[in-house]
Amino acid sequence: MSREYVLHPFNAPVELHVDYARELNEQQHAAVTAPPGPSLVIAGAGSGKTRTLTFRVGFLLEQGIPADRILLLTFTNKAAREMMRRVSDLLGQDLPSLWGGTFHSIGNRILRQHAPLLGYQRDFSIMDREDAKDLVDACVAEAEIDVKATRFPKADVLADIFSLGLNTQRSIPEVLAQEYDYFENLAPQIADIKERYILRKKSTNAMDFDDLLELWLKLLKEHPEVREHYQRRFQFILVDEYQDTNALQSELIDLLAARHHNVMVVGDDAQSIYAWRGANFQNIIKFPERYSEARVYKIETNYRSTPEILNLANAAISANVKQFEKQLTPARKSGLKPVLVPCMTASEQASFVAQRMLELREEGVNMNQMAVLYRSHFHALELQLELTRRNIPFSITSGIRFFEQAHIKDVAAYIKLVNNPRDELAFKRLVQLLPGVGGKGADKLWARFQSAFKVIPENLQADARDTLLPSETSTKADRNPVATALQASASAVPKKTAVAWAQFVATISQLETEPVRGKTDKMIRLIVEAGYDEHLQENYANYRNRLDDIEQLALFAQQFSTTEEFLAQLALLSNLEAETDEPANNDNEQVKLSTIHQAKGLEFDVVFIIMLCDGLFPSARSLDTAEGEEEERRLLYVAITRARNELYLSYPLIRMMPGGSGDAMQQPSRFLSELPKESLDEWNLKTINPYG
DNA sequence: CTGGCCACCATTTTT
DNA sequence: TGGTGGCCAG
Repeated sequence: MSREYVLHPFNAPVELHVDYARELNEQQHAAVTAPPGPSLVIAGAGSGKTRTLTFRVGFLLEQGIPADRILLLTFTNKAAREMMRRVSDLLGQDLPSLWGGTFHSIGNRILRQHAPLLGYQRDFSIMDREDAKDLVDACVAEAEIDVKATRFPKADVLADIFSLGLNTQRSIPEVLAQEYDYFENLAPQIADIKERYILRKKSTNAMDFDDLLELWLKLLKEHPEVREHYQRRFQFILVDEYQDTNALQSELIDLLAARHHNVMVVGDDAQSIYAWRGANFQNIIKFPERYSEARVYKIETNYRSTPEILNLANAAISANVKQFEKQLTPARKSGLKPVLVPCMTASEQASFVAQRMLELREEGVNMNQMAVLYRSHFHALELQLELTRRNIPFSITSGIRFFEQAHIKDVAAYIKLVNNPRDELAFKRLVQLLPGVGGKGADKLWARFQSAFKVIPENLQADARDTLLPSETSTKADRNPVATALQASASAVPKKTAVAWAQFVATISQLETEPVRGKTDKMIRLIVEAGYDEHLQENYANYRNRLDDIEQLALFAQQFSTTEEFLAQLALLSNLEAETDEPANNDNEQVKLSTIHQAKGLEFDVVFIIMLCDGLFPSARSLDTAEGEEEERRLLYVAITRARNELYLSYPLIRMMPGGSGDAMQQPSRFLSELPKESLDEWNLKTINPYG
């Protein structure tokens, strides 16, 4: 069945004059110029996957498909940004009408439009994991479960159970039976908490990350007119990193594509590394079964790595049973063999890496082109010390996300509350900053505040009040609804809190009044001046750093025209640095330290993979299941295929155990023994440097 | 009830 | 390391 592209009469085709046959290799070309209909593109690491997708978008536009008819879904913010940038570069202009972004950000965008259909307001808050945990805690308290008597799961475990259930489309009992059998007997109580949690989210007008997908799907399923609108609109759907989609995401894609069937999914099953959060790479394996008319394209030429590195990568993944047959072939000339470096201790390993980096720098390798990759953040501890000691500049992708730091969340809570007065979590967070107010006091104040706020007529709340002319019906409550309701709650405030409370009300009042209201950066600076600054000084030794962070936040806020957009982005972005970084300039050379997960999609001239000890990589916890072990192997494959020219694999034989409980012998990673001897050179540090 | 103090904990990966 | 939970005084 061959369908032709349908030209839209009112949209002249974009004329790019791209010579596709010249710009792309044969396999890429076939995928880029694929006829309409479902297609699966298996793109190996370093094979020009992003290039293929970028040109595909260009090709569709040239065929006369309007940009707003194309939906481009990615998995991470980084990938989304990269993709949009490269599309703009290809076109020579920005394309604001092209919808591209992560699943979560597109879900957010659509839900903002239709929130009332789901019992939400358009200005709903987005909860991060900590918020979700707090709200689950509140639900457990509300359910009056005797947590001590029953050994009930903690809030974050509960949140994980709920999340896993949604993302894999399983019920609570199923998840418990399969992953948490020791809580199986508590299924009814856990399901009850989940119901409470759902209601609580709705009443506080807040969605968690999963809701952005789950409610999006629900919206499409339960509202035919909305479903048809988007099915009609998204004539071509492109999905990046398809191997990392979960059951929920694949259902979304299938539903959105149900009308036009023009869905192109791109991925590499060998790089599926998110099963732990519900990703199911059966989605990609079974795609041809779900879409019987699907065409399958394979892109197998690797432009990134030397044959030696590629050879090692192929060997590393070959022990996996479940995968698509494919043969990555090198396009580059032969280079150095990857090197295996056994070390005595983690310090020696760190010292080796630092030493080798300095040598490479002497050889003319830019430090921005060197990366150290590891399984878990804490594996880089000794290395950080060593690099600091030797004055080697480095940047590290840390475990703590910018937005999840307490001071950032505090400041954001002010803005959230003004923006969404039903945000219970923001309210409670703020009042608990006041002296004399703890958990119970916050509960009481929230109850009081809620009833006070309800007195203000609905039509004067939230966005409606903006449309009123200031001159008419201008009472204090119109312009300061939150501050007014706070004022009215003052009788529930403890005596010793009175002064701080007045200050708090005044701050909120200023935040929701012109000229500050809606100007996010001004709001942030006001919050600091109005007393948060003092709070920081009193409570944190690193006051300066935290203040700088907040100034960063204010700068970041300037790029958004509305506070809603700012808040949504803040919740959806993992960290600020990754968003603001310009392409690293060469005066500012620094090596990169990163977990393998966070290095996905990146490439470096030289890569060090450290801490290849059994139990660290693969991690002990992953080894319970065969699937877990296979995923760790794919993780190693991802790490290896980040390298262009040189690759070093190392492990310490002895490792300090946490808590000063002495040293422990380490076994080299089981994955190392799967690699053919001849694919690696082995260096004996004793003969090279005398650290020992 | 709040908040300070202490001891203990356990460290995977992300939207 | 830093965050968190328990305990106790005010």
